[in-house]
Amino acid sequence: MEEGQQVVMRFAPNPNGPPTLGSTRGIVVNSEYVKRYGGKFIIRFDDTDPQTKRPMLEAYDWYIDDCKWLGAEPDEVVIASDRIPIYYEYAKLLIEMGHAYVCFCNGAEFKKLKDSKQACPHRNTSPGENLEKWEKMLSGEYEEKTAVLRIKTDIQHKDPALRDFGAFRIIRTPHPRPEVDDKYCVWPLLDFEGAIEDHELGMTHIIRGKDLMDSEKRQGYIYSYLGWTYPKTTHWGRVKIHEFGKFSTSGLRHAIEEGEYSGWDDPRLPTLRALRRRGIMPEAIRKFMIDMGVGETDISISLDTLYAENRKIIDPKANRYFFVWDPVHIEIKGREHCIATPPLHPTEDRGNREIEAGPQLYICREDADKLTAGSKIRLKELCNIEITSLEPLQASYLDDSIGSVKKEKVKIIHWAPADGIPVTVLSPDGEFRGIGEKQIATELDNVVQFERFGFCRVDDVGKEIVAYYTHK
RNA sequence: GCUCCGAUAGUGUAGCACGGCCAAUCAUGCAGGACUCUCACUCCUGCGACUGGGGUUCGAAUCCCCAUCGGAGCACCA
Repeated sequence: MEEGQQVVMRFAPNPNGPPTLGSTRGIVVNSEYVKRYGGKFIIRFDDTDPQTKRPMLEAYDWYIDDCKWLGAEPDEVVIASDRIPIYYEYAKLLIEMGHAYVCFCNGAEFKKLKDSKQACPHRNTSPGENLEKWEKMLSGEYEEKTAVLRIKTDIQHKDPALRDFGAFRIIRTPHPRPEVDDKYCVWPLLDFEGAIEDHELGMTHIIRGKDLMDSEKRQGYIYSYLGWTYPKTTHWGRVKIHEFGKFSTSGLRHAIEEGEYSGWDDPRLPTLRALRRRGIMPEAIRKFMIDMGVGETDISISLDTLYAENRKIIDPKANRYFFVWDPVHIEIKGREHCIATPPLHPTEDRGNREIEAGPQLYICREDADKLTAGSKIRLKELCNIEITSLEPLQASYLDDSIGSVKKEKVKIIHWAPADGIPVTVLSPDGEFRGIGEKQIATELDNVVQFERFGFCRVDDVGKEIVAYYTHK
């Protein structure tokens, strides 16, 4: 990238669902360049398809919200469906110049001709006549699918993808935005809308997916007809995330409607809202995306890298608590009531928590399963015990000293008091239910670490704790 | 079918536009160890790659060609 030049870049989603990890690359990478070089970051909603990829009203705010959360607050917000008249003007201009024509072929017919490098019968219509037909299109005289405005390129071009492409089509479905609704029945297609907007908004650079490489070549025709210079472009390859595989916004939407997921922030989903709810920090996501670079290679990446990034950020901040999943009751004979005071954090000096402990406790089943009568074990920050019975699980109190434990390398496990608070952890791999220490209730919205379990974000602290699993 | 793009360790990435400083960087992962009243954190050590074949050159990860593999476009989707 050049020195000392101000940059104008954009992120242009169709708000037909919330931002996902896929969209995030566009947000982070583009905004990062603007941060580094100075300039303007624009979010432009390419919401010009009221039908097939129908925008979702709530999603506009979701995008802006998630951009802010990611530290990529846009300097300007543009909504394409507000700017249809601009596109009409340029369409008219191009028709007058003889670079666009109204085509009445049906899709299959046109494709056949195009594939054999044949011009369709409408290609040679005079600008004047095209103008009339264009007006008719706009005034609603034609039915859906009967007419389309095409941009002339080179019908003989060796790359079929670049031969005369569609610029506007007729859609009678009203737009979901109430301010637009049924105002228009002629809608621009991406290559046209994007071409005009990128120029109108003064874009200097565009970084987007490789799938839009041909877009640049198609739009190049419009740019040269209008005497414009195309922004500098860079492309990135296809990204596949191991944990999520292939997904599409419409597919997710369907699954949510079917009740397969609890909503757009279901912890199993690759949406930003879900990751946020799980306690993934925006800085971690930014770093993850930036380290990925902008190579054209198709990549298949694991979330482990994101988790490692996130762990570095949250580990010093997350207070530690005991959460016993799949709990098993254990009785400690000879143990008085007392208050255990484990530190909130092992290395950061942040004080201690208090847990009232009596003879009745819970431990994890997976720990209990490893016990045999006579085994010695240390209850972390509490005391040492010796198992006396497995069914029911009982133990006798030995002592409190930690010294012997270290010397003898006795296994240390965590525990929860009998009167602890119920905890449910929602994770991508399912739910974990158990008992935790009551003080977890003071951590609403915070990411904590359940010792020997993993990091979680405390989502609700009513009668029971609901936490979303972050990662190990 | 036509067209376009890409290919460095398990994964991601640096290096490639201006060939030698690359027996190839960094991160993550994995293995071993230290530390630790967590299976977290931290620290140490180790593992591991230029897709293949030709060519150009004194010299190629870097340039050229072919092959293979991967991806994308050819929508009245974005």
